[in-house]
Amino acid sequence: MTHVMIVDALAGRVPPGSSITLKGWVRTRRDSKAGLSFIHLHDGSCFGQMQVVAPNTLANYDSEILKLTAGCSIIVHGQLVDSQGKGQDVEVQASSIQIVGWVDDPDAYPIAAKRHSFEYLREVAHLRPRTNTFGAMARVRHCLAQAIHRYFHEHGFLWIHTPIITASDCEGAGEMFRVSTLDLANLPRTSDGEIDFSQDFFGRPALLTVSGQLNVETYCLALSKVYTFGPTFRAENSNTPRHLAEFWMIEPEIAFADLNDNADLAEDFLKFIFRVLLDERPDDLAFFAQRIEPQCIKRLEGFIDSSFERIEYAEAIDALKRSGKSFEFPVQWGRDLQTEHERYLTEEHLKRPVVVMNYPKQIKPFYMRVNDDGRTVAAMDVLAPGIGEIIGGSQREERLDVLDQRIDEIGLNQDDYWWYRDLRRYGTVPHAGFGLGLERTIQYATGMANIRDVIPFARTPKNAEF
RNA sequence: UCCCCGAUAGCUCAAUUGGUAGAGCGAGCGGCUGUUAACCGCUAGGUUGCUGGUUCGAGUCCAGCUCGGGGAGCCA
Repeated sequence: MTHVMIVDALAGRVPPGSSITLKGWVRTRRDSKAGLSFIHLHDGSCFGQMQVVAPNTLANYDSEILKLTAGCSIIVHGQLVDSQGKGQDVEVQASSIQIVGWVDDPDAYPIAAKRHSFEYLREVAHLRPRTNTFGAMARVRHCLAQAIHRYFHEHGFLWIHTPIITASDCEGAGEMFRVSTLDLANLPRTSDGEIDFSQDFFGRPALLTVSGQLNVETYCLALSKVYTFGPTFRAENSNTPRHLAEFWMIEPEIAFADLNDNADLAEDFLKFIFRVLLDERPDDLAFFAQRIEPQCIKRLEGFIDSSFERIEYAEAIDALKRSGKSFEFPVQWGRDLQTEHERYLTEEHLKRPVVVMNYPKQIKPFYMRVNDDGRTVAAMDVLAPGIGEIIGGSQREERLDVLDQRIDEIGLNQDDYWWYRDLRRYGTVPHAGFGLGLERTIQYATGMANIRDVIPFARTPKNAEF
């Protein structure tokens, strides 16, 4: 008897009549007076479950089988047969069932065989992977992560492992977490009363990265096509369904490329990973369509079949002004788009993902390339219905004199960016890249409303229990 | 961080104008059934988030706190 995963048994990759071993966790048990019990078994290999038929002739039927409850772990030996009942094609006629782990106090088992609210499940994050939703989420997340690596690998990109810890506190993407080994209760001080970071582990202030972009640009300007994919940290006190303090970000960077090349890449890339998801996880997507967001599969198919809507920032402003809508925040060239504006553009005006390009330079970071008009920079945001900003990117400023001017304008110190500036001194080339939030991508694909439910262990303000 | 809303049984919720708490699901026991969110009956299970206040009396009213949700800002 060989151990098979339920996915293989259900998919017909195991010949009917085979003697097999299954290992997994009980979801439900139903007893029949015909002298048998039905056990639905999950092992995480797919959305589906295997029905195990346990006859009362099993030695431990009365003593153990009848006491199985949701969550118990068991090993089943038996024969894979065509099901006599409705609801499944095959089932396993058990010849023996070994209980590996009981559930203490079934009355208080946190994952009962019933619906639970997501709010509640966040409080039992160590057990929620046993639910349909979080099993599906984990498989979708894995599938997308694999598809991302596959896309880049197949297109000649190198995965660059940019650092988690950075000494640069000027990455310009929000508040950062400090990394230190100093004794908080007894901080060393310099003569003028400041904290003496020369005594800290790195001999200088260190922080968790908010973006690998500046680092990955160095490899882009040597290896042409690169990307990062790793954890990213923001210490913002953000309490929303689309922000995490720790999230995973994908940041490709391409050399000899402009903003249009960048948008082309974003579009091709997203279509690829969603195609893979539709191909490889139809079971889980069907669940999300049935129980979470009815439109999610159609939305992905539509995404793949249609081209991105690309509009200029100035066009977006015009469209908002002509919308006739009364917005809480004013619509005016030179001001950033508010959430209500983005929602109108992507959910009402165009009703699909939209790329907004070429923003006023005063609302964007120093590293974005100044356009010929002198007023805008080559920035782009990809907005998705229901999620908002899913991608933020730009063509980078490759001209040292312009870059320096921007650093000065914004009030930053050129010396702090000495190695970044060096890239513009030695063989500079036009280049561009973007950042994609993995969790927001999963939200878009599944319809999951809260970002805390598309990552195994959410890190948010006042929450790091697990 | 700001603005709203919420916290009652293991879970999801109910409880009139303040009068000492109920249901469904889950769990246990029994019945029935190749069952499948099974069904029927019985049983157990609660210092109503915490602290204080008003009152003869607080789940209910008031204040503070903690936690959670939605919206906003920051962004991916």
